[in-house]
Amino acid sequence: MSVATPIRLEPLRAACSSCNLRELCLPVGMADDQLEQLDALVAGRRKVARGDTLFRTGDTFQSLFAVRTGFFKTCLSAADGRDQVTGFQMSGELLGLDGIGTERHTCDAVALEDSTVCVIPYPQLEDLSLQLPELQRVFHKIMSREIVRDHGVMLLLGSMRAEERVAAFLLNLTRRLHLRGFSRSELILRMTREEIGSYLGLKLETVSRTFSRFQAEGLLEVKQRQIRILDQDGLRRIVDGDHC
Amino acid sequence: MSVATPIRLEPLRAACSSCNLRELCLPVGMADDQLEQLDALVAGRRKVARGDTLFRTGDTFQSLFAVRTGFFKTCLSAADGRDQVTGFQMSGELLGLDGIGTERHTCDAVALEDSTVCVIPYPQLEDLSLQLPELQRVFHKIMSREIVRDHGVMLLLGSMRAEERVAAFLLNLTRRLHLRGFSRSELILRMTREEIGSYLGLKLETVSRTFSRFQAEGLLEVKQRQIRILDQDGLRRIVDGDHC
DNA sequence: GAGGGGCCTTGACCTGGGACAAGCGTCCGG
DNA sequence: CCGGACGCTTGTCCCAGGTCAAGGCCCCTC
Repeated sequence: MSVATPIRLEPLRAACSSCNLRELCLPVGMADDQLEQLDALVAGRRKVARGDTLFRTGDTFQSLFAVRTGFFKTCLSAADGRDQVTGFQMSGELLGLDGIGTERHTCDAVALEDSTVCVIPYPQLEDLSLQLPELQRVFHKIMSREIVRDHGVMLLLGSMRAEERVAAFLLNLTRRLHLRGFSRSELILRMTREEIGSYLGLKLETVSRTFSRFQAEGLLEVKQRQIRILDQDGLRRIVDGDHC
Repeated sequence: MSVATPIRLEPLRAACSSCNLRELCLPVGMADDQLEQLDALVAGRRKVARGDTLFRTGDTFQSLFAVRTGFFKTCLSAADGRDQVTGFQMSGELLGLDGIGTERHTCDAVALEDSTVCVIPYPQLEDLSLQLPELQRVFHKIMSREIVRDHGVMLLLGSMRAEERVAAFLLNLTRRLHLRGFSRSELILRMTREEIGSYLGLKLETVSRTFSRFQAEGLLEVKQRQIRILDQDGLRRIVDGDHC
C-alpha cells in the first residue's frame, strides 16, 4: 500500500504528426513531410500535477510548451502582492511566449488539473522556422492572435460591467471547449471563483453573485463548478450591452 | 492663398541604416550589412496627419508600420459603440502586429499628431527573416514584448485603483520619452483626458480629478496638456500600493 | 477681436461592486 | 464516520468612481 510509485523518467515521445490536436496547435495547416520535422523538434512531454507550476516569473526561458492535456492558468504577481490571472490555457494552446522578449519568463504558469505538455525548445524552433516558412508563418500568427486576445481582455477589463465580463468569460470558455469536441452547453470550471475574479478584475463574491443572478434569470444552472448554459443567446445579449 | 498644396507622391526613401531610431526600432542590434538588407525591405514612408487613421479594423493587413515621428493611439470598437484604447505608440514602435493572425487589422490606428511612419511590407519581412536569423530573433522579441506589455495593462486594469493607474501611466510615458532623449520630468500629453481614461479604464472626469489631486499633493504640475513631474518617487510609491 | 467649439475642471449626487462577516457544502484524510 | 479545511454563497454596509451638470479655458476661424 505505501510503496512509492516509481517516477516515469523516460521522456514520452511526442509526435505532432499523429497528435489529435494538430489542427489546434502549432502544426496547424502544415504538410505531412513538414510535420515529421516538427516531430523531431518536440523534445518530449512533461507531466505537471495539479497545483504545480510549469515555470515561474524569473525562470530563464528555454522552451515553449504546448498544452496536451489538462488546464493551466498564467498569472502575474506585482511587487506588492497583488495578483493578476492573465489567461487560462487548454489543450493545443501555447505557454511561454512571454519569455522570448527578455529570455526570462514574466509570469507563472500553474496547472489547474493534472496536465501534460509538449516541450518545444525555443532555439530549435527558431532554427527550424528558418527552414520551414510555413512554420514561421504559423508561429507568427499564433503570437499575433495572442496579442489580439490580450486586446480583447483589455476591452473587457476597461469597459465592461461585471455581468458582461462574466457572460463573456463563459461564452469564451465554451467556445474553446466546443472546438475541442466538448459540449457547447455544459462545462466544468477548473478554476476557483477567486481565479475567475482575478482574471476578470472582480472579487470572488461578485463572481459568485453574478452566477447566482444568471441562475435566477434562467440563463444558467450552477452547481459549484458544474455549469450548464441554458440560454446562450441571452448571455450573448448581455455581452453586447443589452442591460438597459 | 487658396492654391491647393500639391500632394507629395514620391515615396520618401527610408534608410534604417542611417535612422536615429535604429536602436529602438526593428533594426535593434543588427550588423551593418544586415541593415542594408533591411533598407531594401522598407517600402517607403507615409505621412499621417493628426486625426487621420493609418489603418482601421477590417482593413486587409499588408504591412507593419514603424512610427518614425509623431504619436499614435490604437483602439478597439466593440459592437455596441464602446471604445477601448489599447495603446499609445511613439517613435520606434511598431504598429499593425494585430493583423498578422487574421490577415485583417483588428483595431484602428489613429495619429494623435502629424506623424510619419516607415512602411514594412509584411510578406517581404517574412521572406527576409528567413534569410537573416537575427532579424527573425528581433522580430519575435518585439512580438513577445508586446504580449508582456499587454499583460501589464491587464494587471493595471484588473487590480489597480484610479490613482495607481494614472501614476503608472505617467511613469510609463516619461520612461519611454526619456529613452528617446526627452526630459524625464516634463512632457506634453498628445491625447485627451478621454483617451487616457479609455486606456486606463476610467472616465475622463476621474482622470482630470486625479491629475488635480496629484497637483494638490505636490507630485505634479498640470497645465492642460503640459505636465511637469515634481516627485517621481512619490508617483512610484503610489503605483506600488502605498496608499494606506 | 468676437464668437464658437473642443477640451478640461469642479461640484453634487448616485450606484455598482468591494469589504467584511457569517454560515454552508463538499471533499479528503485519519 | 468524523473533523477540518477550503471553497462557495449570501447578507449588510460603504465608498471609489461613475453620472450629470455647470462653467471656464484655449485656440481657431471669420
